[in-house]
Amino acid sequence: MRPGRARKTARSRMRLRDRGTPAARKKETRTERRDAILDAALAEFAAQGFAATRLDDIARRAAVAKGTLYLYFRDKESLFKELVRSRLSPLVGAIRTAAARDLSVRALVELILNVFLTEIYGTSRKDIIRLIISEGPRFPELAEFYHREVIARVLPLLRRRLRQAVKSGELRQDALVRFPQLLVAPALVAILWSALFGRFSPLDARAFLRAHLEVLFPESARP
Amino acid sequence: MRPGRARKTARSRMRLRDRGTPAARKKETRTERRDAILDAALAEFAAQGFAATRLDDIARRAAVAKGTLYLYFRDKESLFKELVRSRLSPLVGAIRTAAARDLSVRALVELILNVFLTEIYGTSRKDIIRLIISEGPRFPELAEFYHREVIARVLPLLRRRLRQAVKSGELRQDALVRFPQLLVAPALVAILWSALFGRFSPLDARAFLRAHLEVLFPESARP
Amino acid sequence: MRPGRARKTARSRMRLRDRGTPAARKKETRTERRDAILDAALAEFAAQGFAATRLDDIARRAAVAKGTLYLYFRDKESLFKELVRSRLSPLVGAIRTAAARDLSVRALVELILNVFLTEIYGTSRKDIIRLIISEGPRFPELAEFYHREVIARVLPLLRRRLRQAVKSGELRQDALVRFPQLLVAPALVAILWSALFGRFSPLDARAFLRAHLEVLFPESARP
Amino acid sequence: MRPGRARKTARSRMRLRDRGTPAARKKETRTERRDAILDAALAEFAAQGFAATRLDDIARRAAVAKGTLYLYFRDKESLFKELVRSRLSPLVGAIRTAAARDLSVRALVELILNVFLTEIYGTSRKDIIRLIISEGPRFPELAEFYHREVIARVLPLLRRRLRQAVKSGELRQDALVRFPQLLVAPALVAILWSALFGRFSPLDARAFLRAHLEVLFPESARP
DNA sequence: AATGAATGAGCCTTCATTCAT
DNA sequence: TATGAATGAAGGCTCATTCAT
Repeated sequence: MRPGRARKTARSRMRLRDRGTPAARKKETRTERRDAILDAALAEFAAQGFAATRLDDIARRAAVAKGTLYLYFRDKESLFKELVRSRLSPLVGAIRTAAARDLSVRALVELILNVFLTEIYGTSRKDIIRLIISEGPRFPELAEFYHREVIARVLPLLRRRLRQAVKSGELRQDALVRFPQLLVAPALVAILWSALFGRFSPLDARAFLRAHLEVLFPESARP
Repeated sequence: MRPGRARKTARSRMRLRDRGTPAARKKETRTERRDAILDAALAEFAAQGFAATRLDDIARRAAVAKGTLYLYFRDKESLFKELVRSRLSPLVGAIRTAAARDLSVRALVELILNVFLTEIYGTSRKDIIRLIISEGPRFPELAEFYHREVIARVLPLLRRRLRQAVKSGELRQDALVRFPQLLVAPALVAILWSALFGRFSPLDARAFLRAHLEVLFPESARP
Repeated sequence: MRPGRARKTARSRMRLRDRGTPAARKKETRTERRDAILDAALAEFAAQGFAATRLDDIARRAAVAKGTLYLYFRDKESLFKELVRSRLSPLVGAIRTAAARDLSVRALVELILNVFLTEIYGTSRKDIIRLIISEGPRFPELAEFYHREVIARVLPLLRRRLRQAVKSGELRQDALVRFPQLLVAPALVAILWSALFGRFSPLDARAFLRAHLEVLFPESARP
Repeated sequence: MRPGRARKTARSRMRLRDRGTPAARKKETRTERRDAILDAALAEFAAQGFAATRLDDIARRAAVAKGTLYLYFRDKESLFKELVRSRLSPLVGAIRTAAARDLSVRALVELILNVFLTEIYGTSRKDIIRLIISEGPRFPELAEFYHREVIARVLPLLRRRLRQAVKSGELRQDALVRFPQLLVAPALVAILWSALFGRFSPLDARAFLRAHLEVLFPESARP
């Protein structure tokens, strides 16, 4: 505590007192509010895109004043980037955990696609993915961040497992080893399809990904 | 015959003659200029997105005055939509022509992916695709247009051919019949990958799509 | 009671108290500022007309930023209309009050013309009248508003009183009953004359209206 | 004929020949076209006001190209001023002719009001008057021009005749001598009323001016 | 910390004016 | 003379950011 500031005026003394006691709670509240803002931001950015979203709307949706946003984020761009970062990080964990389990390749891919359905496609996180795709070219750091934090952590893991499977004869070809992206391409397409055409031409994502599995592992189709 | 009129007629004949060539030239120039604007618009929209693109930039890139844009397009939104429309339409033809040929399913898919590589991925049309993905949610008509003009014309064609192949035993499963989107998902991913990560993690799209083919048709891999 | 809530309540009570006075002041300031803008707008619109007035000029004259105008008025047109409306409404009251008094017709007309001189001709309200005349054709609602709020409230009042005067023999003819506009026509002309020719050919409005009275009531001229 | 120019090119030779022969006709045509432009301009200016009128609209209405306007008028402002000037000048003649006749004051005023009804109120010239009223403050030369060419030529004439009438006992008071504007005030009001309220509250201008006459000359009412 | 009124830079759009044909 | 495409300055309006309370 810096005595100079603490003693300066009655107002600041009171401020300090207010803040002093329930430090933990306060901090929690602060985190909660920050989170409310991020949630509101995600909803708005997902609906309007970065440029077309007004901070006014985010503030209104988060039920805070416009100025308050600046107490939590430096500016619009920071808000956007921190939104993507904060919502993306938990993802990797889930997938890596899934991948770490000792399963057949087919079961592993099936598990991953299920995690995708539950944790991404079925939640607002799919909007994060969409935002990265849409705004990535204008926020190269974001694209890099996504690549570093998600892609670069998941693809090698997959690749390693697939290479192993090729060696052991579990897989007959190395196409997937060279391009494990092929495994998740349909997942991305599911997100994009539902955002673009979902209104008038819905896609059953679960069935879509199951069909993808059948193509990947034809011998075991319809067990 | 009154000389006044006679002269008038002569004049207008002359005018017509005079104008004849310039008119053609003018008209050509007009189309050319319109096209130059559309090209400039594509470059800017692709780089900045719809909202962040300034008409000033488009005008400068097209080497016309800002006001000139409004001689060719009603407003920014019209410019954007007409851009997407005009650059998209020729595509369908190419793909449908490819699809009409009498080929094995594998050869057909290979042809389509090659057309994609040459006509989309290798050209600025890939930016159109990206724009539709990015801005589609804010321009539902565009998404619908894309679906109606491209998706709805290509997928059924594929589906029909695939169903036939299933019946004839050429294909063993009907997953692709139910979701022909699986055939093109990697093509989309190639576009997105190169836009997002191309700078620091290039993707060999041709090899990528060849690997996709191998996965789709494992028996005929590496002939 | 949870201290957190207690404090919260204390805080909000404090907030309310804190704000109490400033709120009132703020609100006053808000009205004042709105009025300053309207005053500035009247000056500019009167000098340049609606279309030629720039919001920049109004803002500068009101000593606010351009954007501030939009905190108080939706757009230029709204500003203009609310200006006319707000400055017009108090007028009717004055005239109707005058008209309600129990006076001879001559005294009544004299009173009205005096009210006109003091409350309109001598103030910036004459510019409102001019604006209605100038811009009315392009803002039909304004013309209707003026007719409904002013004309339709004053003329019938006059007409009734005049009809009474005809019946009682106080007036010898019913021309004014049919067209009470004749009573105020010179008042309008005084406004227009001074705006158009005042610089080089001033009109003594008081004497002008006195002369008008003499024409209306010849028998009592020069008592 | 300046040989240098004449011999320069085939085109200019032809141009000269074209122009050469029917000089008179050409000139007439030129005047006609100029007039068509002025008519179109009056219609548009009357409907939209000076600032809100686009030269495009005038050109379209006059069935000429936009650039052509600049062959006849230096710029928008010149066009407007010349419009007012050209359409105003013939007026004075009519009124002065009327005023020159040897009539009783009442008959003279009646004649003038009739001329007004026929030559102004019943024609597009009333729009000229309205334009002067509306735009005069922004075009001081126009106001001056109007004052000099119309007001200053008509009022003194009236004043002289009225003074004479006062002397001869034909008129009992000198109010009108001091303010002959009172004679024409209702005429102005008729124009403004019809422009502002005519749609929903029509004014019978003829009856209105007749009533005005009755007020001015009560003894001779309803002959 | 929180508020929201105020700011002013920035961008879309219009339109008077020019000029090549 | 006549055209109308092209120009670019100007102005209405928005919205990220600031700041007094």
